[in-house]
Amino acid sequence: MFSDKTAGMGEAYSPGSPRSVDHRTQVGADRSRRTRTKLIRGAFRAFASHGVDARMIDLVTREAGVARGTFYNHFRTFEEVFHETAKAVSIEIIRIVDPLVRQQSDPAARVACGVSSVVKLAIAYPTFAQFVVRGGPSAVTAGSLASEIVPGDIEAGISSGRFSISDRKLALDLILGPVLMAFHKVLTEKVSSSYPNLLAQAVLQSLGVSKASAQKFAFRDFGKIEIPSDSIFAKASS
Amino acid sequence: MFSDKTAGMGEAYSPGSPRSVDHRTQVGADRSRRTRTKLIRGAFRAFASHGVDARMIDLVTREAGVARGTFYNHFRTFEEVFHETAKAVSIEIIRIVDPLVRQQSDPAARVACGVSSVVKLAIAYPTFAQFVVRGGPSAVTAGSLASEIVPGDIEAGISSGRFSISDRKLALDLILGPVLMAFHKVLTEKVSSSYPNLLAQAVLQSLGVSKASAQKFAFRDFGKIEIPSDSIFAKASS
Amino acid sequence: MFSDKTAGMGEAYSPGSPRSVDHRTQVGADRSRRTRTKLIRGAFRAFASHGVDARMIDLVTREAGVARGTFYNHFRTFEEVFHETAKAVSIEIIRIVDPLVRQQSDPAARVACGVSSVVKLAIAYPTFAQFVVRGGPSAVTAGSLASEIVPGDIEAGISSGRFSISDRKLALDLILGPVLMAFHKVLTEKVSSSYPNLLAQAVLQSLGVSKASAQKFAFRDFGKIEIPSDSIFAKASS
Amino acid sequence: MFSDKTAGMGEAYSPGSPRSVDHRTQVGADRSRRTRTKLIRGAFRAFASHGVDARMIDLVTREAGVARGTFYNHFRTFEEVFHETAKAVSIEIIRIVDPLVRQQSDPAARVACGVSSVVKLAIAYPTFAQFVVRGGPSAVTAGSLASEIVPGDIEAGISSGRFSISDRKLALDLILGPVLMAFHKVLTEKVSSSYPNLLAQAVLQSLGVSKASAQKFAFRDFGKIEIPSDSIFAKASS
DNA sequence: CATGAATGAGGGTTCATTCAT
DNA sequence: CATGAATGAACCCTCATTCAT
Repeated sequence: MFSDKTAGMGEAYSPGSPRSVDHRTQVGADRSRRTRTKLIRGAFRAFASHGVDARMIDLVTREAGVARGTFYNHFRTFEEVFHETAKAVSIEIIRIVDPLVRQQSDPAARVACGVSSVVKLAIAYPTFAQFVVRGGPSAVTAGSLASEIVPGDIEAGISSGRFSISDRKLALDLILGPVLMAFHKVLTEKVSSSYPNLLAQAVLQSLGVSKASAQKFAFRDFGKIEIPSDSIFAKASS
Repeated sequence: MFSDKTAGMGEAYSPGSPRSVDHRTQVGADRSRRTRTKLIRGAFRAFASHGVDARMIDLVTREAGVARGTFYNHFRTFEEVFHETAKAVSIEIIRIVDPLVRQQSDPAARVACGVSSVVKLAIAYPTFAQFVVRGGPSAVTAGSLASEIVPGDIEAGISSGRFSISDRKLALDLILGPVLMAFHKVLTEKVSSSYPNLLAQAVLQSLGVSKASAQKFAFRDFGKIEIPSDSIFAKASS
Repeated sequence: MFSDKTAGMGEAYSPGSPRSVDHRTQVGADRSRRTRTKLIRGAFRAFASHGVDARMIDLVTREAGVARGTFYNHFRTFEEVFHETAKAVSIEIIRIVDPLVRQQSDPAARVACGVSSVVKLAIAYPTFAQFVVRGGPSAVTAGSLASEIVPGDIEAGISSGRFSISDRKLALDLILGPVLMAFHKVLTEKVSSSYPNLLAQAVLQSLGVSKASAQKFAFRDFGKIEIPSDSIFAKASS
Repeated sequence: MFSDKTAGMGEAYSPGSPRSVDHRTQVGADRSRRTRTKLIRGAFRAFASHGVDARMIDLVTREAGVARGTFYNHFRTFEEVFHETAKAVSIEIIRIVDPLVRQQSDPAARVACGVSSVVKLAIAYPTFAQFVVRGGPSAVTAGSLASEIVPGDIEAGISSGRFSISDRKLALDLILGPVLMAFHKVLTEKVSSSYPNLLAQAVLQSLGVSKASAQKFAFRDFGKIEIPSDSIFAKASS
């Protein structure tokens, strides 16, 4: 119990049920995993709609549709489920956006694709935007997205001379900062359809890409975002 | 009661006490105003150290050094004191940074000066940075700084052709987003002395200023920031 | 707060209100002390009727007739109020029994008087007996009664040769053990009027007093027990 | 189900399985009885270490090493398992102490042997002492020890003129009270090797045996206590 | 029967709010 | 107005109990 049983929200991996455990145990474990998933989905919706508050376990279980005590069969504290949820969100973003990003080879194109796609995602799924805005910088910086994927593209862009900036961490802030504010914006007012691309262009420029190149990269056709039906972003499914 | 009696934290202006009230009334009003100021300072410190939480009145009054019931003589709700405090912080920033900004006439220089100064302020006063980071986008967008001063410079920069961006609101996000992330960064790690200027440069570039010009503007000597001793940012004084 | 403000249950002592504190503070402190007394009385009744359980704060406040939150203005934990209550009970016993005991000079007479009086008290106030039985040895050994008064008489009895036993601690057990069982008995069945004296006689014999002497000491007329009307043992008075 | 299947902890007797049931049923019944024994042993350890609390079933099953739900296959309530356990403890004491007591014919010697042996047992097995102290008078008075065996010796002592006391119930309290306090004492401090005998002597004196006789009886050599390896008092064996 | 995940009643605890002084 | 003790709603958390397997 309390071990890390979750990988993303889609339950995509099959745990290869060991033949040695009896059927009862297997069934119990399956049920437990499904309940855990419910809880994380509930936490996602609770955070998105109420922000991070010290008193949320009640809300989480209500959103998840499970009994209050059940929470403690899976998590010890509020921070624990918050962290798990932020990780799950990060994994989910990658699951959705990565197929598009990996079609681009130029670091500038990859960053532009990532930035514009994620903003489009926020427009399509306000709950996602709310989660990030309410969670604050912590929600953005948790997970491998901000710690591995984006830094990788920054590194490639600087090495290849595509970006003229030299401070890697500053570069990360120049990407995440505008995206966070964009999320805030899409929640409070309607934005034009070119907004995600204009934002991506500006981000590239801040990294030292020339206006003309930035525009070219930012307005490429990156393809359509596909959201799996089992996604955490999809409306509640008990 | 509950009228807007606060303007900044310095108690610099005297509100023109009516001659008709007697001395006792005058003394009472003075005491009330001082208590109110204590409360806002307490709120500032409470927010900075504990984040925005739904349950903070106890903490605010403790930080302010007044009794719990006193809170309700000045504010009705938590949101009220939060809003007042955010406004006071905004006014305070202007009081400190504006003397430097108004020495610059070029919109790019003004933006660069504002951005770099405010980041320097966050470095010097982590409590200030914490307040903004914990308060989130709301803390940044409250007050006349984000609603009047910066938009004014953006407008001037676009009109004069200094900025090539055309979306005014996007421009605001491109300034505030990186600043917010910068605040987060200065709280978690040490930054180089040129960090505020590099950030300002990147911001100008995102607005469409060329690399060379952006660098020139961002690395001007804007003069030294002076923090009044009665500032809300200064260490607690009951 | 949480300082030791209680001395017995009768509020007998006057704290000599300092002239330096203002009236408001004085009134507040008075009210606080009265509430604290209510809580200890409530705790006494709660222990007596339900035994020591891990979940009693609710019961204590209900018995005390105060709000649940009020408990935490006076005590931090259940153990704290239990200990205070046991101390208060010990003080109360001394307040009631000591006037009779101090009329006896012979150690054997003093022990006999104490034992028989305390059993009579338990017969008259079953709530008191219940408190002790439910609290177990801890309830008996807390307070100065078991740690100072009785040991003093044991010492005197051994020194003077009245008792032939030499192990002081064993002697204490030989007194407290039968008394504890007697409390248990008076709660479950009717006892004869000579029961307290017969018990006292047997206790003296166990300490090494001869049958004849023991009987003489145990059946002396020790006078009538007087219970103050403000006693914690008296029925609930809000 | 819920019938009284337990007699002592040693599983010494076989309940005469009906010949008509097939082997599978027999195996099932065996397993059930073993589980029940595990539960009572678990209850014993749980009570000893945590005292009698209203919320202990979790602890009992954990100590027993069985699943939580299993409890309800054997007992309905907490009181039920507590009573069963107290009875089992009583039976166990008799099983251990009786072989020594029955070697004595004089009632005074029998009482002295029982008292000193049981205190020696408490010294050797603190878990046993804890169980009794935590269980309080109820733990002492449950079982046939306090209701049959000891009263039988009291009766014999009074009839034969060995004891001068005439109140049978008082006599029982004079035996059990000191024993209970002695259990409390051996848990909190080290006692001398003659302590059990001194206690027994004092008890005899309280019953009206003269000092000289009491000493003679209490310091007889009663032989060595033998604890069966399958005893509930022995260290946990799953 | 044994198992253990889920349940939810019930008691613990905090803290915004009131109010007598 | 300032004070701070009292209040009680609302949430946290545990743990006896159920039940599908």
